[in-house]
Amino acid sequence: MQHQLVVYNSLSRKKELFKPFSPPFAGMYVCGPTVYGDAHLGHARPAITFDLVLRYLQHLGYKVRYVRNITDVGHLENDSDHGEDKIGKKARIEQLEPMEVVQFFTDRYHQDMDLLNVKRPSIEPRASGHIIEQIEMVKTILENGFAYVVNGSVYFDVHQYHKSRSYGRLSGRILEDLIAGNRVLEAQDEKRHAEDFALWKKAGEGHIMRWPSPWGEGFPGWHIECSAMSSKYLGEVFDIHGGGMDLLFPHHECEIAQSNAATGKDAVRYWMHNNMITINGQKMGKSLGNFITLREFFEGNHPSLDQPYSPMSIRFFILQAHYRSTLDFSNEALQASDKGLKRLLEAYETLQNLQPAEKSTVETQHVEKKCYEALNDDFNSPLAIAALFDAVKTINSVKDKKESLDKAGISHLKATFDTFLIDILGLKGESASESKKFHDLVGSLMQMVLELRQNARQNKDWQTSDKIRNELSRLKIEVKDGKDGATWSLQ
RNA sequence: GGUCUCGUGGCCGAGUGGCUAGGCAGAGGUCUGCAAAACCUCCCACAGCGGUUCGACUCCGCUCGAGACCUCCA
Repeated sequence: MQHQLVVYNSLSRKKELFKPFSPPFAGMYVCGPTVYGDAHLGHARPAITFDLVLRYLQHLGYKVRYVRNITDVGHLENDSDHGEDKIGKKARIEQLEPMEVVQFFTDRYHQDMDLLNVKRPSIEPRASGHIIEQIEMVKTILENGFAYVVNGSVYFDVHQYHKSRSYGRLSGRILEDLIAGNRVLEAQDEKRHAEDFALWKKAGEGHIMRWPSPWGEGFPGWHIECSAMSSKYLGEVFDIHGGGMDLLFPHHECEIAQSNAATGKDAVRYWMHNNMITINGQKMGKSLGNFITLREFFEGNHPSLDQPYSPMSIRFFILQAHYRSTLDFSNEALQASDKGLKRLLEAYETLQNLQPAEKSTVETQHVEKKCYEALNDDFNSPLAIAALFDAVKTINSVKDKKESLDKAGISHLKATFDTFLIDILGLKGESASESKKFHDLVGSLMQMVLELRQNARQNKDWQTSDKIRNELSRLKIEVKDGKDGATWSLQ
């Protein structure tokens, strides 16, 4: 298929033509959640962003292997070398096995992502299931002379690495500046330099999650899991590595260093980073305590929320902004998305029942063209959505008999909506998940009710017709009288 | 303090050296028993100050303001 997909590469800070390492295959690795709590709105951003990337690459004909990890060990809080393990802490507080915590929140994460219509990755590896691979990689880095062992821990030697390679290319950080900006080494610190980071940590007395290693009992550092698992499943060199912008430094910078130290090559060809979601102009995050979980959004169960928001509204809200822009949350903005999406989906329904005319009075080819142009330009979903809204106007005009479309025009528009709205943007209607049988039954019943109401209206029995409409309205069913009879929809 | 990003109409958000983003909200109109929806029209924005240019919201500089990263965070 003819296309010129351009991707913004965080490493070069430029848009680059997307050329996979070995087409038609494409490998993508995205940093998944650390499962010690429910996913919040911020977690939905990378999930949906890279879901769009996955869906579009698949649409273009690539065979994508999509790896998204579950971090369940090694992610420490407060300070990368001295804090308590996040999972371990949760387990201690709740008096659970760490893996119970992991399973519980992994399941809930999957539920949330399913509701958002985010496709499951091809492989979802857990860090704790790849201890051997991580140890092997640490050994290789040690053998290559880019790490050192102290007291049963292994640290990456950033200075040694920087002599032959370049550290800081992704984040644009200069090692010398880093040194100047860093806090002073604590007296008992084992590291040679503050910039060094842990590849393997010796487990202290109270540490629950621990594995044997050549350096004694311990656990892997946070950064090594992604390097080890991505190379295991995608090879030493793969196409796309994604994640949130906040992971750019140090996490991804360290990944680059680790892979280079182990194999001598850059593992990743295109680094992609989604921007943050803000609330009152500030980043939504765990540390600031200003996050709202996805479940709270779905249920409207949070003091900052005026109402519940459906998963599709959240998805649409996120797709209405470009993934590299910050996106500011507010009830007003979310309500706007909610209504906009409704309008889009209603037009999609209308399109299914449009009657073809002999000749078209409007041209619809440009919608598809604009959608392709938008997505080819670094996945510009808001522009693609704008193009679909252009088509909404056309569809409604045809419905109102102000314009007309012939058979070919309608089927082309249908195909465009099916491709972009449903398949690529993944904005299926809420009702799509309900059983078809139930749906059909309600449809027949409604047809009957509306017929009775139509009779009443013909007899100018407004009392009866309004009663039917009001009763239905109470059942959250909205009736609209159009030129060709009434239609209904669930509110 | 260092590195970087951004500042678009009531709100959210695209984009571009000269031509309409789009959505939501608001105003008027068409339609309609009423209502809702839909459609049409309007609200013609680009932080400020300089500079480059025939022409800048778009390029450059400065000022002001906001944010991210530099410590766990998607």
